[in-house]
Amino acid sequence: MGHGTDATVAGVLSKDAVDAVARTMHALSTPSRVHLLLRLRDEPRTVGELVADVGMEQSAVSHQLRVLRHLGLVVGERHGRQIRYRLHDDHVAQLLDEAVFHVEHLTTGRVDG
Amino acid sequence: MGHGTDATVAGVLSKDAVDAVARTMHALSTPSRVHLLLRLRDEPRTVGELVADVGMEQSAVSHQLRVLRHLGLVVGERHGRQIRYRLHDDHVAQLLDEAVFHVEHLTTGRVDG
DNA sequence: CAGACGAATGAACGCGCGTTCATATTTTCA
DNA sequence: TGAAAATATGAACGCGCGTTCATTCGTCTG
Repeated sequence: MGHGTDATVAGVLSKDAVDAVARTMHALSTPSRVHLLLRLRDEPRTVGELVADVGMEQSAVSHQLRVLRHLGLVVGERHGRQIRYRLHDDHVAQLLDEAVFHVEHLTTGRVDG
Repeated sequence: MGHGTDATVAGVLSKDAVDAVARTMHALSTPSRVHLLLRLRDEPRTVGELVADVGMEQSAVSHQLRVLRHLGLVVGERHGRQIRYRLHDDHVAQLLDEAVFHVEHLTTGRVDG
């Protein structure tokens, strides 16, 4: 069937699909990006507001926002000299919610005895 | 309320909680670990079987399994000279399912024009 | 006990990536 | 038009981390 496209084979994803999962989850793998995303889930914010909220430099915030933009997780809209960012859609909000939920309920840190 | 413990303040998680999310999502941020986890979601497998399944060296598999173990995502049980690994619990399976689901439904790769 | 097998561990290497510093781009206002 | 504000971009640095190579540990068998 499909040629080149990803597919599910016996419950195991294709290499492309696995890569896609890793690439997207990578966005949630650093505190700075998680922090930014959670702020944006609350409500759309300008870069300046984000800089004020999280303790990062303006440049760092812009760089990370670009990463999130390229992953299709956030979008920015220009208003005058400011740019207001928001989550791309509800899927991203759900993904965030579920990540937080699972982490809070995970039997975490259980290292072998 | 809580002192020192993480809490949800006006929809924004504490720094500890943000770090926890990032740390756990980090497990899903590389193809090798996603691949291993998806195999284990299918059914428990020994290290040797995992090595045969994914295209990694035995050492690399062990190293990544240790990472996943320390994060509480998988557990290993010794049977003779082999060790059979499985997902820690249903939460991990759900987390995996949702990650795959969202990535498949995400408006991906949409870079700015 | 010696040897083989399965898995874990440690050291070291290479690179990806998040940050910082400096500068450019865009927009507004006087 | 020139300056200032808001954001983006680029280069470079430092380090975390995934891999590999070599070795060790635990287990079974003869």
